[in-house]
Amino acid sequence: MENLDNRVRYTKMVLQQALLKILQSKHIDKVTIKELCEEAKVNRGTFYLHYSTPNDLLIEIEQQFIDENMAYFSPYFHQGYETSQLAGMFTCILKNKEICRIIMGKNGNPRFLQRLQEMIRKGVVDGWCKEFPKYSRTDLDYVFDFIFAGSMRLILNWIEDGGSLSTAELANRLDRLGHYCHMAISEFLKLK
Amino acid sequence: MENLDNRVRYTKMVLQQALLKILQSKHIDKVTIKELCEEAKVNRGTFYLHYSTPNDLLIEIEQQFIDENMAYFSPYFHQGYETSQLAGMFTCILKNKEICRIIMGKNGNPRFLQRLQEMIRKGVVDGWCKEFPKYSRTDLDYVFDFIFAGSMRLILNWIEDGGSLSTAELANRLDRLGHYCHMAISEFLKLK
DNA sequence: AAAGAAAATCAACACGGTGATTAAAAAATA
DNA sequence: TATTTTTTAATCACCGTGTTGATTTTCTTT
Repeated sequence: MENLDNRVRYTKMVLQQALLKILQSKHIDKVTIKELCEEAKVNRGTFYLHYSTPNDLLIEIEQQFIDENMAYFSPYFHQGYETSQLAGMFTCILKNKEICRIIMGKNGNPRFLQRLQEMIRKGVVDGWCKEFPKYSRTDLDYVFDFIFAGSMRLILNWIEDGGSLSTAELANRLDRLGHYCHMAISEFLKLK
Repeated sequence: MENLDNRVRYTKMVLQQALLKILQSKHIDKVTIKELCEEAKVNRGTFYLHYSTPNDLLIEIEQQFIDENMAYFSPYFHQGYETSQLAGMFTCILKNKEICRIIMGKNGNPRFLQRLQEMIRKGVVDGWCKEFPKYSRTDLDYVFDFIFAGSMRLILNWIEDGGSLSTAELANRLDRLGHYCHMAISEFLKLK
């Protein structure tokens, strides 16, 4: 993106902005190339020079979001309780609330959340493996899926609410839920 | 549906079957009316006599599923621990694995899961309200969202896996997860 | 069984988004 | 300034859409 012609950089920029604007009110699968180019004031032929579908453009936006926030997803970003990568991701989402509402919300593509989940999974489950050496990775993956889905649901509720709860209070709730779920999961695993 | 002309009943039936077949390999938003009618061997004009989009047809399928399984979602279907409606829904999904894979899975419309969630919520949260009278319904709704999303994630993983885990084992895990989450939630709420 | 009503079929139509192809204009680069 | 790259504007055939009116098939009523 850096070493591109200014014209190309401009085209990609306005197309990205146009898509984000349209996605505020319409699902990605309903966006036409025509309306996208009209919104961006770019010739329709130009779109095809860089992408083939609106989804391609969305994937580029998602990738840039990951690149720009990679630090939050790295295993040792934040020293906290066992799910520190989860905490890092939460922080990142809270700091990028607007764009996250669009690319993670109901008008975005679930592919992005799945990708985030897999990025976070490894570090978290590695930690649990050491903590609960008696249990298989498969079992711990189940637990991770459960906590990740539950947490993301709360975050998305909050994001789509418009954020009536304060950021601090949401973070606090997630932290406590994660902590107590971890306790519960310990019990869950002991039973086996 | 019962008191309809045989011709209408037949048309709706083959269209439903055709859609379910197509949804095994394609997202609902990508299904065209043309291919749907070709699959069902029904004239395209006939489709418009009953529906206006493939989504309308899917909504009808979802509604019939709800109607046929209403018993599982009623508050006192099954006497178990506090989340008996959740258990009822799990049972229902396990018994209708194939159609659930389609209408709840990645090719279906999330609207259906949201609807199920709201059907289940009231009974469950009512119970919790009695058990934890100190806490607001808003707080308990948060907890419900968390557990529902986590549980559904596990169920859908299992459904889309093809079911490597046995039904009994999945039910057992969900039951234990629900039980221990409930314990954890008690702790979570005490903290406040 | 006959008549009337309702439903499905069929062909035809205009419309709009798609994806690709041109040649000309505009902008970046050497 | 000359050359290369990108964008534009205009055009094309293609396909799914949604609707229409005439016709045939099926169901219901008498």
